[in-house]
Amino acid sequence: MSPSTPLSVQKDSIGVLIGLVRSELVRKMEAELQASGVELRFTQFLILKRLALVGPMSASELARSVELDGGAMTRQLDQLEGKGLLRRHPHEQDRRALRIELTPAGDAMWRQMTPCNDRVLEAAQKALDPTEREQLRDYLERVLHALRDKN
Amino acid sequence: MSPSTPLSVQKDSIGVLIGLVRSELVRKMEAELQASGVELRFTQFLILKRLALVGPMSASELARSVELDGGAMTRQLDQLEGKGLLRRHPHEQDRRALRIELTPAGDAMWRQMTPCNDRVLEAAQKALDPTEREQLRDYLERVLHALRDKN
DNA sequence: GAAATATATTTGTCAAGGCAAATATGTTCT
DNA sequence: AGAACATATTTGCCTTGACAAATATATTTC
Repeated sequence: MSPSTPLSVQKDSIGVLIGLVRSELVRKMEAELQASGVELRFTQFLILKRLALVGPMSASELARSVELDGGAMTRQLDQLEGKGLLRRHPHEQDRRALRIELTPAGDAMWRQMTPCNDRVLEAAQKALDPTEREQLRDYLERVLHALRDKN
Repeated sequence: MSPSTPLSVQKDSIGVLIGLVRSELVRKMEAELQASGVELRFTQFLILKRLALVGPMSASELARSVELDGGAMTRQLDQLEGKGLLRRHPHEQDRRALRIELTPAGDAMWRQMTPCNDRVLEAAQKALDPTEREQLRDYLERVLHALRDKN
């Protein structure tokens, strides 16, 4: 009965597309982590990754760098500290702040996770050649800057 | 003391980049909606958009098309039906299912929102020329397919 | 230097979404 | 047809994250 030309042929906007890509990335990353025996959610993975790559920083710097609310960060830190993956030290210059630091166990965990991360990123980009990967990154950066430019 | 070449010069992975772009898009879209006097969250906007563009469909089709859990969809439909923007009709062929349909008010709401949507997408892409926009979409679609391809 | 203001962390509260169980129908297999 | 299985919707439960208030400390202003 229905004609073979549904209205739904209309393409997704890049807004929708980006949402879909992101949720697939998160899903795949969490699956990889679980398959590697790592009991971490995506957000926790991001936090450890940040600490591993950038080094110790305060909780609010960390929160900003992974776009997480400060309150939510406190609770994530509770969990990760509970697992022994990081520690809260007093900040040297600022007595309000903390210095969040990976423990050796946290560092080991990061080394265990990094292949997962690489596999997912590689899988995502497997249909793109190096030039195209470069361009995709460039376009995304330009979109991000355009969105952050007020007005 | 610290050298002016911090480790953090390292670029974000495209994974991180996509997450950032998405959250900016959502933020901006919700701001636009609110500025236009539309009391809807991003998810609700997506649901109405889908119904407006594709036409009536069952709750589970709708859930799949916006990547939302079935249970969450039920509750969103409760809210949107409560606001008079859509209605649940019995499905013609399948007595388990519903046929979700925009009301005239829902359709009017969509027409009120569509300029917001256009403004945000335009703002996001304002630094890209038409060819680049085309390419960005193409790359994202290829990434999405690559991620969905099992293995 | 005291007051006003800004920032860091924590905690409470709430809304949203994922998952699992319950129920009602469909579909497939034999 | 009957059994086994798959799908649609709803509901309960739990986790996560946003927002706001509270507290402590820094920074700026006068």
